[in-house]
Amino acid sequence: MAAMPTVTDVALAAGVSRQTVSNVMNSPGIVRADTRERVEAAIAKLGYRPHASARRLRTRRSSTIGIRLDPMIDGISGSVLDRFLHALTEQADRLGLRVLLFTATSPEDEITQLQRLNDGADVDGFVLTSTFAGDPRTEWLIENGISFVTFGRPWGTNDMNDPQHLWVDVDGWAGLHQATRAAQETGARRIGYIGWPSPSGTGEDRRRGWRDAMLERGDVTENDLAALEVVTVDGVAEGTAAMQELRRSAGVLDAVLCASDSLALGAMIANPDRVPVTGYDNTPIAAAIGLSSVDQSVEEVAAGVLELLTGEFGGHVSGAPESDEPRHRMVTPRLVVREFAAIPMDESA
Amino acid sequence: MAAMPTVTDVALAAGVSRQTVSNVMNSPGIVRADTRERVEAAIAKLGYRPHASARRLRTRRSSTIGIRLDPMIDGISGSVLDRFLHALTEQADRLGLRVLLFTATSPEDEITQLQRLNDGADVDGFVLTSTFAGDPRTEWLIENGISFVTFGRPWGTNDMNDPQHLWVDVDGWAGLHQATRAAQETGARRIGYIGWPSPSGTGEDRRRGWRDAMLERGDVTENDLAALEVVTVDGVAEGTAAMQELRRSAGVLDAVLCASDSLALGAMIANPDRVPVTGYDNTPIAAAIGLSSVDQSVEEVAAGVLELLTGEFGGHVSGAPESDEPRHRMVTPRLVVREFAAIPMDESA
DNA sequence: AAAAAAGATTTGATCGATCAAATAAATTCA
DNA sequence: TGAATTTATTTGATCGATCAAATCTTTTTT
Repeated sequence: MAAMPTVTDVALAAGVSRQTVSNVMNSPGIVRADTRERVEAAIAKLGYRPHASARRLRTRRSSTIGIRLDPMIDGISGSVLDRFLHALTEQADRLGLRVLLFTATSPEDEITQLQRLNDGADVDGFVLTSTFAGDPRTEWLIENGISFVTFGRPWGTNDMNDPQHLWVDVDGWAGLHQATRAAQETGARRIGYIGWPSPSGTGEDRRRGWRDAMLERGDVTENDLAALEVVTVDGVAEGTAAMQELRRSAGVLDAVLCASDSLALGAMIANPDRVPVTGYDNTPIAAAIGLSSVDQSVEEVAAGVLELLTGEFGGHVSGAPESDEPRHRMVTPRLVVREFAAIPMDESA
Repeated sequence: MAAMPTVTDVALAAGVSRQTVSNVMNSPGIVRADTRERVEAAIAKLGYRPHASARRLRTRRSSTIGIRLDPMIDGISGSVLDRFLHALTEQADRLGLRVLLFTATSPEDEITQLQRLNDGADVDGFVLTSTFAGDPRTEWLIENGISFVTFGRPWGTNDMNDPQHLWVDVDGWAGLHQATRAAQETGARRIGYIGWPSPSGTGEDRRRGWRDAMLERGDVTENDLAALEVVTVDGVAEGTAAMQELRRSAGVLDAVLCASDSLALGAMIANPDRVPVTGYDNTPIAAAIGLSSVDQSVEEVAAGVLELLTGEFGGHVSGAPESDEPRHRMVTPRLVVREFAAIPMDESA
């Protein structure tokens, strides 16, 4: 409550000028050692903290990144974004960055919010989640020259290497490839897959991981694969229905892989033969139910996002864009294998 | 990208002074109508947005509230806090407030963060979640005269009415009382309860809701109640174990109420007789599984929190604390009844 | 040892907005 | 109508920090 001391107070106490105090905080290297110590002592004694807004006004940098808090459709898979948000906040903090939230009701509304935060100099850049093909947000941000990184690769017409679009993503192909391999190693041959309908880039990516691993091993033909696959939108009830359909179409099943934990949980419900089910996202539900699942390392994703983002606005704005360093990061997920199902369920439907 | 216009630019364009532009934005009432329109036109034409940091520096107000992002222990019940965070961000936005996140590893660490954000004038106040008895954070905040509101009542020695501690909470007693009543109305008489161990204020509150409703109706005696109750820490596996114990100790059961959806999910797993189970928090899991659950209206909580918080720092700081208006809000939860269990499970353990 | 170069510190201006007090304009009153 | 009010608008100072350039020190070079 006592009025916070300012640089001037510190300067007075240390017998130096304002600027020297500022230098001690921002470029300690150029201050002589003994002077620096004296200033640091004064800072500690007075309990000085730089006034964030004053600094931002002068430096024209907010040291804040904006991120939209998604409405959390599902609540199961949604938890990945929560974990990501947590990891991001934590790591941003270590870099002296703050995380500012906002919400929006539609992509158009979101653009309005992006503009508001950017124009008000509230943020230096944005982190976008849940990207989709033809995403108007990224387009707008690029047009306006605003820094951003997406969690999720650009799914449009091969703009994966657009140098203006920085992104971090998890290699869903590798995740399902690995999960399929792991199942094969336990002796499974007929491995089913419950995935998402085609327009979803993420879904297609995961699906190919399964397909490729299946074909590589050569136990099944292209034709067999069709019967081993069911496509449905995400959800627990949908997973149950898909599992029932899969059991009809596939006959014998040695294992089932799902594009999400929601689907996997649903599949478990219609699983009287106790076929091993593997989910995706390693949500708390998977842990609680004892489901194997593919874990997206949100920490790695967060680290990548921050690296790219700070490189963008922290880096020297002018000059060559150091074109040799990669403009994206692909994180390899990790299969978490769990003892199968402490939860036998049998079905009536 | 083009340099943002400032008040001066707008003033020039509208043929007025800086201050008039400022007045149009902050106290439009004192500006003559025709002048105001002229200024507004200029603002629109230039696309002017006030520079947030400059304003904050001058007004000594950040219009930002800080909230700690919890590590999400469980992921199931954790989603309540996520929903709350979402509601808070959305409603704060409407009031022109921003939500800034931070993380902390312990209450002590959290105090450090609180201080950092407060001293740097990053925030005007805080929202605390997950309060507990003897919480050092609230104590520290009060000592330092920093505005805050907690989601969760103070659980310590009856400081519920401490005028310095503003809080909003959900009436767990009412929630379980209502859930018990609802079960009784379907004809259930022997209604079990799986709750949390005693030091938890929240747990005790919910438990009493069940007990009181049971005793009020008079179907059971105090003694019967002991056999109808199991206490355990939160978790899915714990819920399963508790349900097994409950079935042993209680014999016939007409319904089971749980202190959380995690416990309820666990209980469902050891529920061959398909006894109706009711959870608490109305998480997506409850919806997915078809579990009745007590819903904490996070929107109402968020509204209450913001009302109290803005009343605190938006209100005229000096003067009498308008002692007649209540310093807290108690939100009544709502029972969401679901068709019981599309999910029959049987158990082997 | 004097001149040149490098290093450390200080001074004045500035970022963009609002506050407080001063001035100008419109209104009311005698 | 002219003075007294009330209402609108403007001017100068300020919030707390950093930038850019100027001054003062120290070190290096010849």
